[in-house]
Amino acid sequence: MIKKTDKLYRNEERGTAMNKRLPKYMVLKNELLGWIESGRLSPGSQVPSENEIAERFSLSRQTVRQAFSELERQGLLERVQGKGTFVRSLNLREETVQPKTIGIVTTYISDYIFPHIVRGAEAELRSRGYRLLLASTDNDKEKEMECLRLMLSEPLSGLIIEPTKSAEGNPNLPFYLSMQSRNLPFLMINERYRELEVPCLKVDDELGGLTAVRRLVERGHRRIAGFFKTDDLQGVNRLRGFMHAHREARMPLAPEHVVTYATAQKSELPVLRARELLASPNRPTAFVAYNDELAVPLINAARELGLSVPGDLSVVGFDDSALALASGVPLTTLTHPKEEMGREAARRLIAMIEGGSAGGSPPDGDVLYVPEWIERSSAAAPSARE
Amino acid sequence: MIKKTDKLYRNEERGTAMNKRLPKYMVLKNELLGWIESGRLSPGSQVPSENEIAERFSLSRQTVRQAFSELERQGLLERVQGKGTFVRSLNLREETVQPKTIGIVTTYISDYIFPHIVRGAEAELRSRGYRLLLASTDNDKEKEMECLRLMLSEPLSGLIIEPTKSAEGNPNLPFYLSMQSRNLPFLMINERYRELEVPCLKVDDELGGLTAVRRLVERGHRRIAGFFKTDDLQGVNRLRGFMHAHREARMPLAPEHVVTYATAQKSELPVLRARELLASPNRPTAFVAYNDELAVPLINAARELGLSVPGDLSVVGFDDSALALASGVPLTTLTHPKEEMGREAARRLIAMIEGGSAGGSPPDGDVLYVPEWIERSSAAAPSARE
DNA sequence: ACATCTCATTTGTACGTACAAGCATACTAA
DNA sequence: TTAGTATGCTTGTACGTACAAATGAGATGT
Repeated sequence: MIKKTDKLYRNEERGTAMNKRLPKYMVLKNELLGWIESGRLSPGSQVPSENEIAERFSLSRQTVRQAFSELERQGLLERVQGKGTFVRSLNLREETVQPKTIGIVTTYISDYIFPHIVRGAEAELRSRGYRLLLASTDNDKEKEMECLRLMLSEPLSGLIIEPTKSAEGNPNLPFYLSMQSRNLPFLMINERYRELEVPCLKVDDELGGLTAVRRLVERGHRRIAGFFKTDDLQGVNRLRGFMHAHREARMPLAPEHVVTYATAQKSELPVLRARELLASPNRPTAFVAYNDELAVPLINAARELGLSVPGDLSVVGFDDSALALASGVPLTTLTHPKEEMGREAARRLIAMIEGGSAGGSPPDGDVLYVPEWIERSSAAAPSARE
Repeated sequence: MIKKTDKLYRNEERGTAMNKRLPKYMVLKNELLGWIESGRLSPGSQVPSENEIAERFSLSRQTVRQAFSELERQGLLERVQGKGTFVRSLNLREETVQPKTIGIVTTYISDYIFPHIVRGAEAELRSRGYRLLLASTDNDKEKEMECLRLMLSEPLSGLIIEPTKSAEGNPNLPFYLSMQSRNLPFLMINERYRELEVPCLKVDDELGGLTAVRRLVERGHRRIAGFFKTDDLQGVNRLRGFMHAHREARMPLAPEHVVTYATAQKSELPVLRARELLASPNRPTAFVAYNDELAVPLINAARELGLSVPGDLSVVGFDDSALALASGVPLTTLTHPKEEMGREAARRLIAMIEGGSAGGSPPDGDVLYVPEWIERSSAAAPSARE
């Protein structure tokens, strides 16, 4: 495709005297510029390697490097170690700087599984040369708005968002719509606002609730109580699976065996209800807890009442968190991908950013993780006397 | 005027192996940046010639040229053939906007107490209108450099840093020095690199070690074993307090009762040693653990050997983490301010930024938190038969 | 089938040499 | 005196070598 004889030489022959004799690297620069402008090298395509150019033009590699690096500085080329040199696409050339910063908004930074999600995303982003902006909403929709406003106050490449109280409405919809119309890529983790069509990475919570009950039923449990937080969709879905499994097993489900609560009540109400249930004549033989964070106090409550876990009561948690192993009774629980989810969210967001298709080229780009049962010591068959 | 011995050299001598990550021309760039921003090279003045720099730093002229040309590209230098290289005047490179973004670099994002520190800082920063950039080093000095480089790739108002393996050397010193000379405010939390004079917020770890032993002695313990991580200064200081308390109480300290380990060994070695100690004829009646994270497996190890906690063995942790309550035996431990430390770090950094006195107007701006004893259930008097 | 390893290719770093070209100063010759 | 020259500095251009580090593809082992 590319001719062997080149203008480079004609130039030298011709202009020696009058033309001040352009330096070779300058001549090469002009030559390459011509290639790009003429379309001989299209945007995004790979430029012949330094060695190849050097040989073809009978230059040393250092001279070629000088030409390349000036073109890189001007934003026309992009060099990647180990891969090669590429013509930067036109639209990228117009922006002076690419922000290379992405934001994550989660409900809680410090607690439970969220640090692990952030960690996974951070590692992936750092390795790809992106910086991570972090903000937390404390599960408060007003703060969510604050966070979004602050994040968007400076240029940003993309956003990863964990919705706040996803089961309720979404007062910050205008923000998200404006992001969509601005072609700012973003995606959601754990859950999505129903009003928005954006890619989402989540655990199949309904399947999780289903699995928890199925496994307990297999072990012989017939009276199972469930404790679910219902102001986010994760809890709602786990509860849905919990009930589904009861229907499936044709087991009656007493209304008092379903305990729902809101985030604000999480430290009091479920434990209170648990005590009542455990003191009742026909007490449940197993608890399904919304997550490990709740499973631990439920276990402690049971033990305070003189019941042994799992001897007298089986308890199943969710999320396979650090608490599962730290707890007195190692928790039987269902997995949450945590770090992997963070990593994958980062990967997909970067693909959206760099692929240019901000809207979401994968139309159904959701990822649904299957929660896996982790057998530890907090669940067993109900004791004989039950 | 300019000294013959140079930081560049000190650095090379010290960190030959680990410092190889930072290319020489980058080191030189940072060095020159320092010269310029510190006023050692005033605007308009002539920079030593390429050959002179090359000789002084024992570099080849080509390498010096690489550094110079990058600085020229950034608009800091101006080169004139035949005359020399000059520092461009300040007004040509004034900063346009105040970034209002600060960075935090910690060892681990996801584990243990670090999320709480980040959380505290995030809350404070958000309320003051700052954005938070987060990066983690995984306790790896090379990643620390990566993080710093990435963070500094765009304008930043300030940095909060938790040192990586603070007990060992600091190969990234050039970065920190260049930050200081560029008047970029930063401070350290938990520990400080000995080589740097920067404000630092930390817990009085020595006092913590001292207190732990004192309280155990008050309860009648005479044989106390301590487990400390010694690749960061926190562990070293806690150990120091541990030994100090023994001297103070005129209690002999058997060498095998001091177990030290590195981060890489944390999941195996201490528990192994604990089992040995507990199986020995004259076993200790109390353990002081480097932190709660270690206290939990120590307790579990004891219980696996049929010992009750605190009946047969008292265990004291550090940091009052979430694990302290989740554990089977609620941990007696010493506090770590966590969120408060994060908040205060953010407050002080903002004061440094907005007060303009980047160097640190509070000459001795350190904050030393006193760890407080939290009485729970893992420590008691030794049993009578001991 | 899947992870792991090896290997060739690419750019990055670092050193070396040599000479050209621009600039300032000192010196020389008309 | 004055113009021109010589000299010695500077940066610029150009070539060369060598090895390091990242990447991706093909081979290999389990």
